[in-house]
Amino acid sequence: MARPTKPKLSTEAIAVAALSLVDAQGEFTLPQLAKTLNVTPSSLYNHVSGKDEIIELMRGRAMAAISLPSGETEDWQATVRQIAISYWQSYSQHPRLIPLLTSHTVRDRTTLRVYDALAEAFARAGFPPADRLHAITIIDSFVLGSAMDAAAPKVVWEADESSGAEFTEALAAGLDVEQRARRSFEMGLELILKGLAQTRR
Amino acid sequence: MARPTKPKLSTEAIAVAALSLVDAQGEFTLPQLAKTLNVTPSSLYNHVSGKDEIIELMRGRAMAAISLPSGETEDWQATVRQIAISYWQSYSQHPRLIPLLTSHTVRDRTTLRVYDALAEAFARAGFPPADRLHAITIIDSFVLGSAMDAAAPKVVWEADESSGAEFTEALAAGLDVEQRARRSFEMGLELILKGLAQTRR
DNA sequence: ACCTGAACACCGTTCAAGT
DNA sequence: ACCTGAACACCGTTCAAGT
Repeated sequence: MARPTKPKLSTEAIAVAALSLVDAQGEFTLPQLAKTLNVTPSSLYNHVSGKDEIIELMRGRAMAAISLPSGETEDWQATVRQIAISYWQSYSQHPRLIPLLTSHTVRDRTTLRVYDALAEAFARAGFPPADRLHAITIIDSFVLGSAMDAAAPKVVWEADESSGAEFTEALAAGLDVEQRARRSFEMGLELILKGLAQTRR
Repeated sequence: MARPTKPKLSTEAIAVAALSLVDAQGEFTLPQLAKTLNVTPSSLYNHVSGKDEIIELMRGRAMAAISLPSGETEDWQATVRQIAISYWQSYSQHPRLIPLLTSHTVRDRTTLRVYDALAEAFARAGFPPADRLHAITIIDSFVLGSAMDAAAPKVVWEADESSGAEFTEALAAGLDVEQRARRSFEMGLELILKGLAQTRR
C-alpha cells in the first residue's frame, strides 16, 4: 500500500461522498466517509484539515449549483425570484445539510457571490443599504427555513386525538411533504416579493 | 453513594441544563451534561431513554414558552402575528437548538397546540384546508429560518475584496446581528401577513 | 506527496452492583 | 427507585512509518 502513483482522493471526491452520506442519513462520520472512498480515516487529513473543512466544501458545492441571472436588463423582482428559486432548489436537494452549516461565518467566495447578486438587485430596486440588508436577510431566512422544511422525516407533524379539527383537516388535505414544501415556498416567495415591491412606493 | 434519599435528577433539571449547554456551545454531550448535574453519565438513563429524548425535552420547553392568544374575538391577523412573534421570541433565545430539532416527527402535545392555534386562526380567516397547511408552513419556515439567523457566529457574512459595492455597503449599514435579525423578522412577518390577507380577497 | 496503522482522548449506551 | 463504575463499540485527530 502506502502512496499510490495516482492519488485516490481529492477535495472534490471527498465533498461528493460526504454530501451523499448527509443526504442519506443527515450526518456523516470520518470512518464512514473513508470506507466509502476505500481509504483509511487518516488519509483524509492529506486533503482537508478536518471535519469542519469537509462541511465547508459541501456548502461550496451547494452554493456553486446556484445559477445567477446574467442580464442586468431584467427587473429586480425577476432577478430576486430567479436567485431565490435556484437557491431553494439547490438546498432542498440537500435539506439535511443546512443544520450543519450554522456554526461558521461565511467567507466562501462561491457563497458570497449569491448575496452580492441579491444586494445588486435590491440596490437597483432603490433600497437604501440598511433596507437592502433586511431584504437579503428576509429572503435568506425564508429560503433556508423552507428548504429545511423539506428535510428528514417523511411526516413532519402528526396530529393526535386532542388536535383541533382545523389542524387535522389541514394535515389530511396535505400533499406529500415534498409537494407541500415546494408549493409553500413558491407561495411565500411571491407574497414576500409583492410585499417588498409595495414597500418601494 | 448509590441511591440518594432524594433524587438528584429530574427530566426538568436535565432539560434546563442541556439547554444552557446548547445555548453556550451549540451542542452538548452526555458526559458534559452529567458533570453539570454532579452526576455520572449513566445516571441520566434512569430518567430519559437517551440523548434523543433530551432533545425532545428541550423542544418541549421552548414550545411551552410560547403564549397563545386566548380570546377568539380578535381578527385572525392579530392572532397569527401574536403567535408568530411569541414563537420567534422563544426560539431566538435558543437559536442553536433549532438544528438539533430537524430529525424527528413532532408528536409532542405542547408543540402541536401551537400549530392547532395557527390552523384555527387561518380557518377563521376562510382558508380552505390545503391553503391552511401552506399558510402554516410559510409561517413556520419563516419563523424558524429567522430565528436560526440569530444563531451562532456574531458575524454571519464577511465581505471580501471581490464583494460588490452594493453588498459591502449593506453590510456596513447593518446593525449588530441581534438587531438585524429582529427587524428583518418583523418586516418579513408583516409582508407575509399582508400578502396572506390579500390572497383572501 | 499521499496512504497506512497504531495511538489518544473522547463519545453514547448497557448493565451488574450497591443502597 | 436511583446512583455508580466498569465495559463496549464507536468517534475525530495526530503522527511515525512506508513508498
